[in-house]
Amino acid sequence: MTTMSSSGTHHTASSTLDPAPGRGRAPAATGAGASLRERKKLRTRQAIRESAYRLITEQGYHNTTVEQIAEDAEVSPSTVFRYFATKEEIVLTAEHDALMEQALLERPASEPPLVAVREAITGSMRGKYQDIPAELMQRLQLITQVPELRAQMHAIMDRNAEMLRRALAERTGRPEDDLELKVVASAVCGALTHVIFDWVERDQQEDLMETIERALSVLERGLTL
Amino acid sequence: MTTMSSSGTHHTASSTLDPAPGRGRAPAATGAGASLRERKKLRTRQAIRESAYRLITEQGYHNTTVEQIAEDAEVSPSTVFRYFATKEEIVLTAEHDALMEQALLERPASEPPLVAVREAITGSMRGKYQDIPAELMQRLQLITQVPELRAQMHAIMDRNAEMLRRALAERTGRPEDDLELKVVASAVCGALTHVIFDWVERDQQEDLMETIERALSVLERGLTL
Amino acid sequence: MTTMSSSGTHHTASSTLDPAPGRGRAPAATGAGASLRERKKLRTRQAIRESAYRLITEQGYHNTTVEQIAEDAEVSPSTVFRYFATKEEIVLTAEHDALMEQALLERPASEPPLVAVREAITGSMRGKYQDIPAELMQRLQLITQVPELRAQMHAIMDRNAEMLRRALAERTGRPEDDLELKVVASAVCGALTHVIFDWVERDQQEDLMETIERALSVLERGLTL
Amino acid sequence: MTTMSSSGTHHTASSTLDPAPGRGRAPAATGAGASLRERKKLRTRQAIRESAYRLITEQGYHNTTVEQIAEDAEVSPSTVFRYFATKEEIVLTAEHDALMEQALLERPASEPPLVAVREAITGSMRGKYQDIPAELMQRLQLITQVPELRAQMHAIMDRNAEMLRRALAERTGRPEDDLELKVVASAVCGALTHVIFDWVERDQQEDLMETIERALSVLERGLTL
DNA sequence: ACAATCGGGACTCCCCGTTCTT
DNA sequence: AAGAACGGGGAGTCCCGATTGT
Repeated sequence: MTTMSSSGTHHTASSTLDPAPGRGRAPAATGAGASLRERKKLRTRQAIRESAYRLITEQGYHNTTVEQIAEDAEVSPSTVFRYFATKEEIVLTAEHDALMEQALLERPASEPPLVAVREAITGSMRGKYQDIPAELMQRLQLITQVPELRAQMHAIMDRNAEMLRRALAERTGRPEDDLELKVVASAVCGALTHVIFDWVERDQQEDLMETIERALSVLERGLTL
Repeated sequence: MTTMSSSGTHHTASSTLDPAPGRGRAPAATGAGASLRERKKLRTRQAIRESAYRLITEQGYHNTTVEQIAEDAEVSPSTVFRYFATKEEIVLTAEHDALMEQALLERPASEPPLVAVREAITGSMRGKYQDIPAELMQRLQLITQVPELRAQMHAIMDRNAEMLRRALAERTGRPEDDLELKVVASAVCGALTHVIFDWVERDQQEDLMETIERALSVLERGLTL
Repeated sequence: MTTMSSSGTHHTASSTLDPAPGRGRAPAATGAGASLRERKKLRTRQAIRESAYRLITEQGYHNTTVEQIAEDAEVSPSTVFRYFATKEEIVLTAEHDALMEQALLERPASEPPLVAVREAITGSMRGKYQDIPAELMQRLQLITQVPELRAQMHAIMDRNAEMLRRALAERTGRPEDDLELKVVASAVCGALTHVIFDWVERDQQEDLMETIERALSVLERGLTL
Repeated sequence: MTTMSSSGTHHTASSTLDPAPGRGRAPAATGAGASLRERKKLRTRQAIRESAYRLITEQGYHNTTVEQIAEDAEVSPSTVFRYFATKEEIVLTAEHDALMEQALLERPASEPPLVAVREAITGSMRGKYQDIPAELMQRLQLITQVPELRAQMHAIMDRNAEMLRRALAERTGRPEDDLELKVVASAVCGALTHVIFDWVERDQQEDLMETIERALSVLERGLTL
């Protein structure tokens, strides 16, 4: 779920994979052929994030100042804030997102909602798992441990629920502000977020995918015990 | 759900419902007894909160500084931070909570979980509604509108889900860290929080209790659409 | 040199081993037969110091608050400040001092000053070395690393130079405010302090006593190179 | 010796004698050239210091708050801390230093160390004495009287001893970390600091230069009495 | 007497708006 | 015109002294 978040939505900085939809001349959607300037921006963005992660890992979140991050990334502090609205965002933003939305929309319309959600998650998760297990785990751990990040994470989940609701609305043809849709989306997101945080805190002793599937089946059964 | 939050757990300051446990002669739970010192603390705490609410209502959350609140409450800024860890906490803490936990535990054990939850909510809500409707609404609106508060609210919901889970564990006899329990508790909390926020944002056009009941019934049906 | 410092001279709290000289009814100089109350005070003082050392070792000086120390020692923060004027003093005070002054005064009057100093140091040092090498080292390291402590340490050295000057005045029969005495005392203290700090920072690769002796011999030679 | 201190080394703020080294077109060492930005910074720095001195002279060190200084200098309190790490630093930093280092390096290599030191001191002191006798005295008095400043002063002396040691290493060709060098440098600094402080406290009844020369001659004689 | 509490000031850091520089 | 530097201001932490209460 962490990776469900739509990408960094800061004013100035737009990410490649979330290419300012609706703007005039959109750069190639794949991010491959971005303009020279865009490429440079991306690199700066990455440099800042990498510096941040390294320093935070070494010193902890609160002991790491934005100034240190800026210095390490060889930019000015003000530049950091031009790329990320807050210190929290540096940790929380992820470019490789929005994949899940894609995955969900690609499920056949005949599937029941929860089944589609399950398949979308397992599909996109499995993709991630081989790429960046260690880095993702480190990030998840940071998020669960630092209250500010945890709180922000919930805000991101809100946006994810929104996305999920829209996707479901499209699948089912129900109106956008349908109460049922809201309940389904928010319950699923709420449960999954909790389960994942819990799994991280419990030191990842069980298999995550299995845990998620068990959680989804409880939801399908109607929350009976 | 908003009012589910267990009371402010700041180091020095103890809330009414958490009346300095373990000291010799415990002051009456209502706050009536209690040493002069304790009484004064309570009054200070209230004074700060009231000043905060008034100023924030007049000027908005971000335009109100802690210094102003302190001045208005006739204490020093540092005193404010001794009573509330953060500015956010001033708004979010509520002494009149934990009622819901009580209500839930009092439902007969034979009821299915979701029914018990519904009854507990409607019961304790109704109690609130006559007491402090205006103030509660103002507070809810503040929380939904100010991102920082909204994020914090989710942290409180986490604690509420915890509480709900424990209550359900007791009712059902399941182990404390049972996955099913976690899913149920977090899904219910997630959905209700969302629905309530949504209701506040939509200017309270429908009846809240009815909305909540519809939401719960969706959960009971297994999130089918 | 660290241990040269005369003991904690805080208003309220007087240490047993520095038994308020010149006061009316001095308790036994050994500290053995102090009044019941004095004994308790001593114990509190020790408890605070021990808590402080443990917490500081674990968390670092700046990450350890006086409140934490107080809680760990099971006293109130205000009590901490009744026993120690400042946080720094908790680390810097040592009851087992003033031994050196003793040692110096016991040297035969015929010895040249620097020789007497050397003998006094080696004598009292050697006594220490078997008792608490690890603890002393930890303390020295703390002092060299934390600027506040280092600065305070210099203040203590000032007082030591005073003491040395008085001792030399007595040995030589010179007037108390003789310039020569001041120069000798302050030069010796300055050099030894520096050499010891330097030794601690250089990870104690050489033998300390030998280093001190070499330093003293440079002083005797008249600072020629 | 007081004025030996190398200039303020706070992160953002660069002093006159340390004029943003490594930048493209270096501004003239006198501060005459320099970009508009640099000029302004210098002026701000000076304004803060002047306000500080005036207020402290009128009200005393402890009765003067940083806020007052900031207000008087027409900057924000946070700006004060951007220019000076601590309140102490406002008083202790001096741009007109490093002259002594210069003076020392200019002495002929054939002179014995202590002689060179004497000449360097007398030379640079005499330069000072005509310029700013009153201000320097006021500052010295402040430093001797306020314990915090006195403690900080010792830290500065440490750095001075460093400088002296390096200068001597260059003169004599000895290795940088030679014990003898350390002893000479720290003994000289320790003695001179003490003598100067003592002179200030004794109300400057004798001639300072003569006192310093007597002190140096004691050092040369090998601290014999 | 002794502890809880408050006041206040030093200090840090985040974040944002403006100004200067390139 | 983009980006860095700079300043302002507010949140928050901690130390310590003075007052108040038990």
